[in-house]
Amino acid sequence: MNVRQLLDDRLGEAFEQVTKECAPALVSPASRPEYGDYQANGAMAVAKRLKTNPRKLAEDVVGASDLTGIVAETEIAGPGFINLTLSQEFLKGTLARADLVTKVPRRESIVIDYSSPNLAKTLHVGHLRSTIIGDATARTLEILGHNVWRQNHIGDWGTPFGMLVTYLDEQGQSSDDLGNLDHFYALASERFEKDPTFAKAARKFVVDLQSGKEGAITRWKQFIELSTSHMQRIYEQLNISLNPDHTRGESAYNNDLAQVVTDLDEAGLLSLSDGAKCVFLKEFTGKEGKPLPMLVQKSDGGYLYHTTDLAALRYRHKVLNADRILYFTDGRQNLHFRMLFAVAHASEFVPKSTKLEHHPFGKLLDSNGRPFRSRDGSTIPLDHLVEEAFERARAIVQSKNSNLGDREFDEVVRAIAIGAIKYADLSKNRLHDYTFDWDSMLAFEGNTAPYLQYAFARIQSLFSRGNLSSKSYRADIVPENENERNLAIQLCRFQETLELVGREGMPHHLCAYLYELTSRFMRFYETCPVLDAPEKDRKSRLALCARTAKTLETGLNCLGIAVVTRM
RNA sequence: GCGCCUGUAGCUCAACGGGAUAGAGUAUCGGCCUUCUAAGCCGAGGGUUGAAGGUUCGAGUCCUUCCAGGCGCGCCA
Repeated sequence: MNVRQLLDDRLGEAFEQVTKECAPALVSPASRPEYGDYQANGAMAVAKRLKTNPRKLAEDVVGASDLTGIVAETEIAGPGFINLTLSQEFLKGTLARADLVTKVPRRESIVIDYSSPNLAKTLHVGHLRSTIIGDATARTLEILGHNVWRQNHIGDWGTPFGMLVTYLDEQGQSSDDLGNLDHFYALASERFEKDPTFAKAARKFVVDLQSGKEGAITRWKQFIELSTSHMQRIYEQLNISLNPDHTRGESAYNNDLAQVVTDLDEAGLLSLSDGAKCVFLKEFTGKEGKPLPMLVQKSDGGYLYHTTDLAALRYRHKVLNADRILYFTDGRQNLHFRMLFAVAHASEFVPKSTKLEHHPFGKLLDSNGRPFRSRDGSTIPLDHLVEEAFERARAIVQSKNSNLGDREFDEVVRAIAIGAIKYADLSKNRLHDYTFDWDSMLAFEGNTAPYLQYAFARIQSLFSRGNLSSKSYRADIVPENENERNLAIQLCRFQETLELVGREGMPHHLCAYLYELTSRFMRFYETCPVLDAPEKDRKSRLALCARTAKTLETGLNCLGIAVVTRM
């Protein structure tokens, strides 16, 4: 249940009744504990507009509101804040619900375009943020009940593939070099440059491919399959929920491109400029105020990524019935997406009611503020990154103790290694550049994935010590002291946090939530005995622990991070 | 030149349609393990939110100018 929304609705009605106009209640979690659990900030804004006393207005709103069974205490503070304290019965009732997450009332069809690597190159750190953040958003929207269409818009078409396939043919189908695609690519380009016969064959292959010659298509497909399996292996290592069903690459739109250009022409948007076909929109200007074109067809007849993106957009609208389409790419593509969305709407390829959202993110930097690369200046392949995380996590888990068996040891290492990489990224506001630092993400202190995983493991340990199961444990939660209550309140805020993440495509809100939840749990756990508590307290506290474990597990699952029962 | 993004504690980061005294972690210093995992908990110090104006009862958040860094601006994606 979304408590924040519930309060906002109830107070919103009262605001409307009192002011006779639509005035938002502006409910948010209280900024300080002494202000209660939630606060409503709407009174000041409306009072200003209506030129009345905000404190008086706040009082009237509280008087007119129906908060029975929800709020135990209201207080008007400062210039007109309404501070709300939830009632014990409401907490108890909310936490007694079996469902942790309620499905949103309006189920939307949501397309999420993320990861989208180019298959001519190996997956590297440049793909990390899009893949991780997009995946967390997809999982979150899905758990909220939306119909999520993951779209992996891979680069699987174009001249590099001519070179690669020709080289693959030459080397034999089973070439293991493809595991390191960049190396393979480098070898292929070298041949391309130095061997005219090879270059000729590669060029001919591209022509054959584009004209749809069967043999060429078959070999191209074989290459794509090899490269895709490599990509898929990395997704599995990283616990990314993308699978081949989600792949719809550039090549999938080849047959639509001519039609896109024709339709743009029919919509009266197409211009010919220096032999290229393009769309000029008056809101976009470039150097010296000259109109900025969006090129959709080159003078040699070839199409561009704008064209493909328009075709994809149309597919997502027409076939997938998208209500929202989200793109997770780095900020440099900002102009491209602004133009793309403007053209899509101007041409009516996509109706204005379909929300088109670019969710950009900053660069990946090293601790010196430079782009994150390996020592020799080359980009870091993701499988190397994962391997290093495993090695580092293995060393740490080994040093920590453990009577873990081999299998459990491996499981813990994996959860920690992958969790560390993902959480470090996900916990930051994606708009900013992000400093990648092994030591801080694997320090396991403070706001890191292992801290959350550790809390989960402690709870599991508690339940196994009591011969109980955290999954099935049921009892009323009746918070008696401050630490119990603080934990209970935080548990009640899970739904509103998920909805916030879904709305904004910003998983760091969920990380902040889970971290706060965990610190509150740790404080509670430090001060309140559970198994040895008197029967009445024991039940309620066990239920608090069980609910915390379930929330942690579900929350981390939304982030694509695993929990472990021991560590 | 035009446009977009970023600037918060030594470091890494929060602050959700403007809200109350700008919060965490880390590092530093000081406490807490015969008792449910110390990968933990408690406490201390640490800030002119890049700068200056403005709007407002109220500005890290909005507006203007400036400074610094990054990125983008026609046939790659």
